[in-house]
Amino acid sequence: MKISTRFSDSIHILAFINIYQGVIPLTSNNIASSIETSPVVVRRLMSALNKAGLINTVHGAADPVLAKSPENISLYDIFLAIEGDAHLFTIDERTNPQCIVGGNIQETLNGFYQQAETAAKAKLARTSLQDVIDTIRVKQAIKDAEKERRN
Amino acid sequence: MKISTRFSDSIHILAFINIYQGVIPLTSNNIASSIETSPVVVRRLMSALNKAGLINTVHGAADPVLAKSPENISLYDIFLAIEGDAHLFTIDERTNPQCIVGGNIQETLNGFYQQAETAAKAKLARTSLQDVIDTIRVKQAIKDAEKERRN
DNA sequence: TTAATTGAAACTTATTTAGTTACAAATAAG
DNA sequence: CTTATTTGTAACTAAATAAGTTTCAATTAA
Repeated sequence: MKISTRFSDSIHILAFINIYQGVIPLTSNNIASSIETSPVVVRRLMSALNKAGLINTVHGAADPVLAKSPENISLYDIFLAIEGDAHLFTIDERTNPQCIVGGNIQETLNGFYQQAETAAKAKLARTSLQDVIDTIRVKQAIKDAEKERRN
Repeated sequence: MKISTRFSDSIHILAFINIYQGVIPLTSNNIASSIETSPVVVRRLMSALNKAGLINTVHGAADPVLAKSPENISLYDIFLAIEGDAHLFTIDERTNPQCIVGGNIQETLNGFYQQAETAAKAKLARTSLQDVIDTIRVKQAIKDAEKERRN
């Protein structure tokens, strides 16, 4: 199983809430316009983010808010909220237990995969939503300066 | 996108070739029995492993051989052979370029995802097929000892 | 009271992955 | 040389997963 765009869309939602709060109404419709998906998809993801305690939403009302400061929300927190205990690598569960290889490969690969996965997740854990927002703003500032230069 | 069982099945094939060479004929049929899949799936994967220079196969003849010693085949070599430049995380390619978030999130996430992915791949690069084979043999030895003890 | 919005279920569609069928091309054995 | 075995590959089918849609009850806000 590959990690779906749900993860990247969720980070998008959280960054959007932070950057556009007070600027435009934070309805699922407005957020969906930025992701170019449907409002239902956005609400589905926000429901998971809400349950995980990353945002606070109110049934019937727009304008969700981040439940913590962006410095204290890591990409791994978001990953957990959306993908739960999903794995980056998949192990074939149906191998012949009679065979030396088939009978031991699952446990064996599980160990090595776990290590690789943990390395990746540790990186995610060390990256905050604030890092993402900062990078977005810097990239936008560069674009704005470019545009200005051309005038 | 999640990484499919193709990767784990490929490691399985290589370990099987090493452990069973000279013991039983290494036909796609025999290998498939250990993985509990079809011979065609095995041949498909072996074709990719052959093209990547990890094994040497002969059209019409059984008994493929490892092209390098297991110490010199890393899990990342196998990953590259089978998955190529596949990514562990997927970025939503269709976001609104007019929006500060939508217009910069792809590049931004690409950077952070790249870091996490590299951490995982580095772990795979530091794990060899020999490590896998050794672990399989140790696990089997433990099982054998358990069985002996019960007699 | 009405309009706008969320939350959630059920469904459809699209994409990806796994497995199958079929067969030409090569090898191996008698 | 002939036959059986095997690989390599293409084309197809089936299954699993992901993305998107439709619908509507429940809630809030004006």
